[in-house]
Amino acid sequence: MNLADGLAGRSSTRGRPRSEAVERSIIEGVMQLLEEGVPLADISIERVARTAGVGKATIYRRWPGKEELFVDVMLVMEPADPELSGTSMRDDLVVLLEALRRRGLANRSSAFLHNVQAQVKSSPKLWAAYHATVIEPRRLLGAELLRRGQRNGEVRPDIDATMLYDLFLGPMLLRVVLRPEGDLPEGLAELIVDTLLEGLRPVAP
Amino acid sequence: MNLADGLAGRSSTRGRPRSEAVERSIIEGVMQLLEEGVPLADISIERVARTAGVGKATIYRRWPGKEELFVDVMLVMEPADPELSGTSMRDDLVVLLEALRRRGLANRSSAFLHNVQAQVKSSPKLWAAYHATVIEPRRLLGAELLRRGQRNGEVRPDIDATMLYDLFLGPMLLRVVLRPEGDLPEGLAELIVDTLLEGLRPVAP
Amino acid sequence: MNLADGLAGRSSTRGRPRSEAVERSIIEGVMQLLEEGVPLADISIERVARTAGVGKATIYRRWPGKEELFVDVMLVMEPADPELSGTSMRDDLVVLLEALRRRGLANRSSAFLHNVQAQVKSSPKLWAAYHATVIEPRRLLGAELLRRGQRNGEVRPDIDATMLYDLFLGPMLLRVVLRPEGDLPEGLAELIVDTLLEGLRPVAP
Amino acid sequence: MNLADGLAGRSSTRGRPRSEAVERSIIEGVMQLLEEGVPLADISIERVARTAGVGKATIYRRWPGKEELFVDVMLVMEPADPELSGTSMRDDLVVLLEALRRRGLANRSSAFLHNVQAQVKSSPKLWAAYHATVIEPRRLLGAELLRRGQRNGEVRPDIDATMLYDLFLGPMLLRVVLRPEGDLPEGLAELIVDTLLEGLRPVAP
DNA sequence: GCCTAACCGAGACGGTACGTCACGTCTTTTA
DNA sequence: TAAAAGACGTGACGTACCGTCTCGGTTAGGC
Repeated sequence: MNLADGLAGRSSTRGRPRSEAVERSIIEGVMQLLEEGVPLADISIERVARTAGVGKATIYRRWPGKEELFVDVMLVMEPADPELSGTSMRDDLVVLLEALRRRGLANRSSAFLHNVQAQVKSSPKLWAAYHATVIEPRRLLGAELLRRGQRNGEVRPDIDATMLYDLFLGPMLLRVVLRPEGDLPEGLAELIVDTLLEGLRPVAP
Repeated sequence: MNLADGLAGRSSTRGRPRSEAVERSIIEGVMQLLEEGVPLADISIERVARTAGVGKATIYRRWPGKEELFVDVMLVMEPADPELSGTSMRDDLVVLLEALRRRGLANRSSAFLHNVQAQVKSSPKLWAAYHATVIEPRRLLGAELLRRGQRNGEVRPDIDATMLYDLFLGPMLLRVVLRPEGDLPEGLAELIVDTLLEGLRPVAP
Repeated sequence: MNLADGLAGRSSTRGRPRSEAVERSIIEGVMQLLEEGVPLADISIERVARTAGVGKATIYRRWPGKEELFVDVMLVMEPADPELSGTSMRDDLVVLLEALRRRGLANRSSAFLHNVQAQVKSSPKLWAAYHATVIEPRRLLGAELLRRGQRNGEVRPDIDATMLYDLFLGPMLLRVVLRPEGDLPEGLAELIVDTLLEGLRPVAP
Repeated sequence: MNLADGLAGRSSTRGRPRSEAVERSIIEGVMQLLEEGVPLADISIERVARTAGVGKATIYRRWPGKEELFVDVMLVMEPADPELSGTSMRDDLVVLLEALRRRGLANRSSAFLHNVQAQVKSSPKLWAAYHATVIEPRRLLGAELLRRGQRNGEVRPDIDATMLYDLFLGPMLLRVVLRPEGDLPEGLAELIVDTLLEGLRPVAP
């Protein structure tokens, strides 16, 4: 996943070029602090600069502020899309939803993603960016999956596919958000998918 | 709705008692600032004190920090539970979900609630408090509604009622969160309820 | 030595009379703090109240402020006038000056008096009070001693006796002030007195 | 007279150097407040910063606290050493002592010096600094003067010159301190010098 | 032997200043 | 020209006292 281009705003090609290594060490610095359990609110630009061994101006040259930097960090940390089999719609839906459950846990992100997302949502500008680059693509992925099911006659075709996917995504996300500690029951995704699929079968002619 | 008791921590009954009027004017001060469109992040304790005509220490005497104060403000602002008819389960479900849609708009809260909730969610302690006093009671309300429906034979009885309500609540909340500007289609709640109810009818024997 | 009457300002005789025990415990509280080595500047009214187990208002009822309280404390601590033999003017002068040297040391006052006096001098009002009640009486005592010497023909009579005493007091005080640690040579008073007396003998006719 | 070096503590030569202009404007700010008659105790770091148009941190970067800043201000205000003729020891002594009398009056310092000195004396650390840089040099100047007189046979040579000068300095300072309002008789210095010189003539062999 | 004014402790109250920290900008030297 | 270092004005942080003001609860006169 590409960065939202911290190098934006660079005009000419003259003079000493910006160091990509510096770029990386700044983002690594933020992630290191997060892994150390430092609360997001306690991570100041000043502290990032100290951690990364970098001047403050070097950070401001790349990002207009803390939030924009955090968005890039979040994009780097965002786990890859799950692999879909393409054979069973039901199984693919379960995989998609399970990916949400595992996200809060897994590698280094634990409480982090939850935290960053809270930050992001408090800034409309950033929320829009996050929505456009992270959320919406995945939502469309699920909608596409269901649209395929509608064509195959697996799901009733008289409801908008995006709305349909929201019926699956919503309850899953609700549980993820309500219980950020990660203690979600393992079979939850299957339960939701199976219950809804049963109710969404095409009406017999 | 009771406050999370800013007066907590007061030990004995000796000395001059804390003024309830001051209590109110502090919370009013925060709300006034929010109505003026001041971003939540720009509301400092210092500014609240100035706005409310109150000393900083008077605020710190009641709340350990900004977040805890905001939680109390949020509780005060939280709209009352909607009135349920008690006759039609389907209509009552629509009313419950509609209440979510209207919440982000309406009177003075516009971008506020969304904002405060983001703050709240970034602090596990506060999130727990908010969850316990605001979210969970309403979720149980909906679950109780569905349990009634299960007894009446309106909904299939083989699924946990809380899980069942999450199937309604989740998609609604998903839309509310994704589109905080409030431009939600009016019929959304009805669409969700009717679609799901159709799928959740008790299986014919 | 009487206090500067902390009870002043009391109008009527009705109601519960002020407790003298409280009076004492406040002053004792200040002295206790000073003996514990707390710097004068770190002694707040609030702290005195805590130490003495007394309400703040009880202190303000007696003294208008910190400085006035300190003056009374100083008056209580001020050592008694030294005993003069009355036989030898030279010996009495030595005793008077020696009293200055010992003042900074002795019992509990060590760095204290020096400290309080610095405070006192920064407030004209208090300085005047201290000057009138402590300094001037002793200066007059010395002047009287020398006037006796002038009558006896021990000192030249053509100089004002107060001026004359300042010639003795000045150098002694200078040393005391310059070296507040108390490491003054023991024979200093004698050296000053003898040297000056030799120069101040009446001119032979 | 050099400052006690507000720039101390600066380690390397890297980074933006501290501005000397800022240095000056801070000290000017303090002096301006003093000239406006603001009592020393009412001069807070915050107020100095406002007056000088400077951030608080900029002051704390240079001085650890209020007292240290005041010492530097005092050193800047301290009048230059008086010019000595070098011909008449008696006249030079008078000039030295007269300088003390004029100090409390004169230009802008009025009640100021007296005030600052009181502050200084309440802090052993600062008192030591003031003693070393201001008082002692002048005391040695007077002692040197008298040592010259001892070599010329103008003063008895059997007393330590510093002790000797204290006999002149002490009474003068005593009067200055006792009457800080500045209403000292004009001929005082001459009176002291002439009286003492008469008594300190070398003994005829 | 009550009555009641004044005292007493405790601590809330609106303020001001403290000393620290981070903000985002700027000015240096070094590369 | 970039980069690190760090100074700069600004302003919030949370704490401590200031001097005043309630509280509930004594504690002595004076009636």
